[in-house]
Amino acid sequence: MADTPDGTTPLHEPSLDEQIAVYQREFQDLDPQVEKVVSALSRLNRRMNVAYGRQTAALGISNAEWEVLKALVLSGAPYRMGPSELAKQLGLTPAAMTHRIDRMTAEGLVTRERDESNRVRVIVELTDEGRSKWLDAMRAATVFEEDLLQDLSTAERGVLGDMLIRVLDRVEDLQSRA
Amino acid sequence: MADTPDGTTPLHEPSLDEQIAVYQREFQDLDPQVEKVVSALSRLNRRMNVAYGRQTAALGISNAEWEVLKALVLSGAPYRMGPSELAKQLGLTPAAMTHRIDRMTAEGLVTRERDESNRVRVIVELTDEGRSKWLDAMRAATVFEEDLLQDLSTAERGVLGDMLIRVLDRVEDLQSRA
DNA sequence: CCCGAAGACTTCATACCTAAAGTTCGATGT
DNA sequence: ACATCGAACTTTAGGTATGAAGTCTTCGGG
Repeated sequence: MADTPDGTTPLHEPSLDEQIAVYQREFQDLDPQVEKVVSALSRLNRRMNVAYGRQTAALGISNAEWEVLKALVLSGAPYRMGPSELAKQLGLTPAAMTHRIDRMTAEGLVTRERDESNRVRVIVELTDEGRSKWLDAMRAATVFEEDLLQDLSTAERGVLGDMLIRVLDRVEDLQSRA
Repeated sequence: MADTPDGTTPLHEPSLDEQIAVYQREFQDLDPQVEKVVSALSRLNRRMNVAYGRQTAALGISNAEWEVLKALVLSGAPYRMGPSELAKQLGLTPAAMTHRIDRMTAEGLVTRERDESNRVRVIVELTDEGRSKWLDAMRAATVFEEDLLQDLSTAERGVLGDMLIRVLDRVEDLQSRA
């Protein structure tokens, strides 16, 4: 039998407040307010990935493949990119991209061909079926995402988005220095 | 040579606003406000994982091992748990836990022994070295986390934390129904 | 008392990723 | 022209995850 990561089992964790209380006991210099934000972010992301995983699985693709479809659509028509650029955007090695493209080509989601004007380059292009899968996934995702934020007012959603972007800018800044 | 995921390469992505503009063009029914929140969350988490990965690598452990250390510390003294419970908290299969514990035992971070009062059970216990690694990782993490939120005032941090917890509660609720 | 079922882990086969070495094509300098 | 360097991808080796089957222990009903 399958065990946990099919998303069936409820991910039993201590409550967030409880977790922070224990950390404070075990580690003196802890700002509980910071920890609350960071832990909530981390848990939230895990839950969201589980949710997306269920949705993409229902469409017969994996989250990994969905990431590729998203990147290709984001590049705009005619939905073509090189493996290296895809790898860079997804944070993978080129080797991993090679294998992912193998699989997605076999499934008919993308095509791979050599660039005739520069035969070192390879061009990955979204197929109609790939684009259609992207649309299906997008429809499911937006329904879930709207549901996710249901308890926040429009004003609150705006505030949340703005704060998250400030934090995101901060971490991008930190990492470009390093 | 190593390529991307050592965290060296800058993860070239389109700007968030640009990304949302393209999605709106390609997919009519998109609430840009919701998408902004969700996309920021997703990017933020990837960046944070890269940052944690660098810190744990500098300590000679992996993020995966750090997760185990955290769960054990959270269980409180004497820092013992069974493999299944660890697997449930971390969202892994028991099979994966078995192998992780193998490695961590070999590295001296935990010990594994059979429970003598119920010989089906196994007890994983944090070693002094494991606890010390946890402390080191915690010190590095809190510095980074404080830095991450530096552009937010104390009041803003509180608001952000509260909103994230409301969203987290929502997604936990959604998943417990499913 | 013993048998069968359930529970807790482990083992096995397979999938996908990273790191590093290999291949092929294009650009550069003389 | 030609050799060399560098870029873009692929291949190979090895690690860690999943899913399913296997092992060992405990528990409850004939």
